[in-house]
Amino acid sequence: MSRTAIATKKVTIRDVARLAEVSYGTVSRYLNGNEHVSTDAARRIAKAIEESHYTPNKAARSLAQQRTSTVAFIVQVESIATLLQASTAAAMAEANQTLGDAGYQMVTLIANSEDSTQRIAQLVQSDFADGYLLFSLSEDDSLINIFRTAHRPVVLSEASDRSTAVSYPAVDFANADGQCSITRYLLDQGKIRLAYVCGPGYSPSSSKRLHGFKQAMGAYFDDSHVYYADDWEIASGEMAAVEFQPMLHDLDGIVCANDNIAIGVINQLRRFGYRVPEDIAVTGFDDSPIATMMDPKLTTVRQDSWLHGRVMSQLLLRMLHGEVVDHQTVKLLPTEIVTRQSA
Amino acid sequence: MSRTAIATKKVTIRDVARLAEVSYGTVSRYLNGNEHVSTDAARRIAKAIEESHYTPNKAARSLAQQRTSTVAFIVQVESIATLLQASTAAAMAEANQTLGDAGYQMVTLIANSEDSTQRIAQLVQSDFADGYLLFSLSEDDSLINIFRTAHRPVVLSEASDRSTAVSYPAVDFANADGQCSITRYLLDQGKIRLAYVCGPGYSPSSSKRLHGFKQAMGAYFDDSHVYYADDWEIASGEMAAVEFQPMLHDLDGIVCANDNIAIGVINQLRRFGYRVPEDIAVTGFDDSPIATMMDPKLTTVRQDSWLHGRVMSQLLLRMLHGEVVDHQTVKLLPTEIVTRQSA
DNA sequence: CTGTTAGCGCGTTCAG
DNA sequence: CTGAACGCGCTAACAG
Repeated sequence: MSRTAIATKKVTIRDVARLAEVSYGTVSRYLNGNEHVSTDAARRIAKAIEESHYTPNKAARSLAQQRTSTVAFIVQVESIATLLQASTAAAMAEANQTLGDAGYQMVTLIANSEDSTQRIAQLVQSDFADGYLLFSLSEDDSLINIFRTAHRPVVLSEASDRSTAVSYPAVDFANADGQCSITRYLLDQGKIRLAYVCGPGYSPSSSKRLHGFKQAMGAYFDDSHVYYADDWEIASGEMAAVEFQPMLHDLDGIVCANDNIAIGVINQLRRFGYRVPEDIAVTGFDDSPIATMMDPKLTTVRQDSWLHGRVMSQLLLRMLHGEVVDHQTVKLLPTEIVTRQSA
Repeated sequence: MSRTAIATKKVTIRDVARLAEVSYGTVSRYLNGNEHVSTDAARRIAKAIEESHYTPNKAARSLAQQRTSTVAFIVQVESIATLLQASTAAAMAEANQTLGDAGYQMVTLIANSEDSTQRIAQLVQSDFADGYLLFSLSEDDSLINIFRTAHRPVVLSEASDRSTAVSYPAVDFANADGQCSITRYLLDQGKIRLAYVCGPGYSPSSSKRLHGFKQAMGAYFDDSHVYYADDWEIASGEMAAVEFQPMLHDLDGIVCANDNIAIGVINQLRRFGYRVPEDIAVTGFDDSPIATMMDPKLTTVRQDSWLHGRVMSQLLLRMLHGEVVDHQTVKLLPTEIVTRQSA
């Protein structure tokens, strides 16, 4: 006559029904918030659930209901370094929060190889999640195509400039605007002899930021003053500064594609004996944590990664609620110049 | 008479069977590597699968088979800042790789609130995954308890010093050893007047590292030379240095619980006019990316987070393969002193 | 308002 | 070696 039955085996909806002395159809209705359940039955069911420690089985439910109450956050990384970026983690955390508040469980998948892409494709095709956030920092298209057959909403983290066959709504930062603004900030100070360090070719943001720089420079733009880096790392910034060495003495500033690169540039500039910002001003992009850890602190373009994750989730939620959203939709998030010491 | 049927609706195992002209039981056997399928049937089935773009449905399969071929990587964070740590991301990436190679899809869940813990508990109780990696940097027990009823293997990222009711195999770093070694490194240089900045109380690593310091100091240990920080951040290091100010002039070194704190200490020390390491040596712990970005570069204790993720996964895989592992098992990963400039 | 029943897609006997 | 039938746990449509 033990009061609290020890959960020896899986307790199913049928056990609850038996305990509450109703049919299990009724229990199902109760569980799904159906109106047609007498308050009396409801009370007994609630009690039975409590006593039996019942938890509905996800797999069975999603099989019958064709929805899973989870959304997948798929991060596609060119190199694992991307995964380590604070911006990725921030967007991930905020998306998790936003979706969680709406009753969805977020699961994160990492696509960093042919194999993992394959596995993920399989999951997607069996409707593993109700919706997808594709957080990608690469131009690789292989992942985006796996959603064609799954008729589930998808939101991208980046506006692709190329017109691919398939496309989904996207939330991105105003990369070009940001780089354009900070360049103008330099120009307005009379620093007009500028060089640019561009990010890796595989990244759309790279070209957008370069575009912003070009726009601000107008006719003064000179491609020989652009260094094209292979990645987003500090070492690339150092290499850029080395490359620029011959022309350094008549340069007012160097605009960089991101903070890491800017740090590398500054490090190398100092080794060459230049002072920052007195001799040469340097700007970054991202406002990553290290921007304030450096000396001088970085003047940079701030983008709110938390906001990125939140807006992507909100858009996806609206789509999950049935709202139809044009696949060409692109939401551009504002950027902001943060003036510190390096420029 | 179209060759390649357009995947209009969900294609099930039945469709494949029809195409291959066998019963769907046979297809199921083929799919699960059962011997008893004639090579002729196998060939026809393979062809049918190819043509129909068939993908087995995860939910249905896991419902019938009671396994999901996925493992969950649950990261429990006291504050979101933890999630931003490079070490977490590294372990995550490597676990994803290791599990992926073994045919398991890793999904990451973030537990950062009462709600999210609740949702995750529900998933776990419906056998959402075949196994669990609990990556936790907090002492909160609420999560660890949700695995009691789920009879699935679990591996922890940290050895708890407290003897809780439930426990699982764990993989952790030799925190005490590491801190002990680097302290001895200072002592051996004749720097014997040392202070210590301890990490936050909620973290087990905190106390273990402090323990290592105590061990190295032996009788010379003096609790008044210990500052107890509230978190792992730079600001805490700065506060510690302020706290230590009165005794700074007769201190040879400050051993810190992690790199961030060490950086804060160094920053503040400089403001006070002390040179590092000439006047006071400072050591960190983690060998995080910023350790080499600072000037002076940090002398610190290196721990291989990739290895952490890999070993945790390997242990879990063995358990998934049926090997029984004592719940008290603790695998300690080696740490290593990295000598740079700050000490 | 409630019990009954037919699937959801697939694994697994169990005969044949 | 293969086909048929049942069950996994739950939802939803349909009678009552």
